[in-house]
Amino acid sequence: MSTPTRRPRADATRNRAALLAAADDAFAADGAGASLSAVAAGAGVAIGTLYKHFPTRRALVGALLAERHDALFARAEGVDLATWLRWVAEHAATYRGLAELIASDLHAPDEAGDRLAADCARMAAITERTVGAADLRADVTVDDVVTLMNAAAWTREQQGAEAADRLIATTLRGMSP
Amino acid sequence: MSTPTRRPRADATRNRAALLAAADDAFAADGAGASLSAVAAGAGVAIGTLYKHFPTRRALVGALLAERHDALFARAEGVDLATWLRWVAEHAATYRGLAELIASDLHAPDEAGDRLAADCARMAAITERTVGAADLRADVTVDDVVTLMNAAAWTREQQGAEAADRLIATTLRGMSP
DNA sequence: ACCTGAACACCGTTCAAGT
DNA sequence: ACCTGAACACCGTTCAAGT
Repeated sequence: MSTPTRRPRADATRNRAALLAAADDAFAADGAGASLSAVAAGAGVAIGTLYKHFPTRRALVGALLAERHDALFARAEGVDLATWLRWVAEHAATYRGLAELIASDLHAPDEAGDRLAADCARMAAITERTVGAADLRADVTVDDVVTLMNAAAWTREQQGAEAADRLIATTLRGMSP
Repeated sequence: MSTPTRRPRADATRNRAALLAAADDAFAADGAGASLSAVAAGAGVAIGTLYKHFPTRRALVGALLAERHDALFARAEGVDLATWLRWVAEHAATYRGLAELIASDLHAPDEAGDRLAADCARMAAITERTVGAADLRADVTVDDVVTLMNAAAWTREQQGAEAADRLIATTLRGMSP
């Protein structure tokens, strides 16, 4: 029943790579809401080609974050909660608007089953595991920690790393027994 | 040297009121980034009239919030820090995107000297006064509390009142001596 | 199998012309 | 003194036509 995976045409491979590179530049400069026309132009490709490769902005962002997420999750093994929260906040600063995107997916997981949704599910699982290994007050829920993680990521975006780190440290103190 | 204030023409007064009403509807429904064309249409007025009355989106938002801010600041007298933070978070939920607007102004005050900037300055002053009256650890700064206030406002927008209230309560516990 | 770019529907902002 | 709406420059998204 499954369609055999065929080798993509050489120009398709090249265009996809050029689109990702141009999108990374544009998102880094203007945030995750940057102009897609500009991305296509930057990649030297027609706008229709961008939509062929990435039907939605979300798909493009998800593809760009895939490697970063793999790297982030790979080094999360055995790390303590404070460090994990700082890393996620730092990660969310990759593109302006990313904190909101991740927060909304963590809060209401996307049913579409795309790459970004899968990554957010992995992020939620790691957070839950890390919370389990931490020593916290009995009335603190995993949701409370996810809320702090999202808030710290947004604070990192708006006000920088120091403000985010201080929020994490102070709130975790309030969560300790 | 000062220009005498003249009575505005009757149609101007009416149009201004219609624009504010239409903008409140649009911003409540679609957030503070809602279409200004739609606002003008909703007010039964040409787009140029909107720009005449409110040269920037910020001016329109500032005019809409003026009354709300007056009410909020009026009842802030003598209130404790936890309550003040909950009120600001609740207020920021008026329009989607408002938390970010206020946070950026508190962090980097607008020099333009418009109504919104003045209101944010008042908000900062009340926060400082309320922090002064609270019993907090010596290493907690006013900036830390402003960070929490902004984060709670954004959390209120994204995840609702319960998540925001729990973040405030937990973080304040971490700030207490 | 993939790419192009015109087409459509929108939006923000300005400004000459009206009354 | 104020209002109108055309004009301009942009953007997202689709889809027929090409190779």
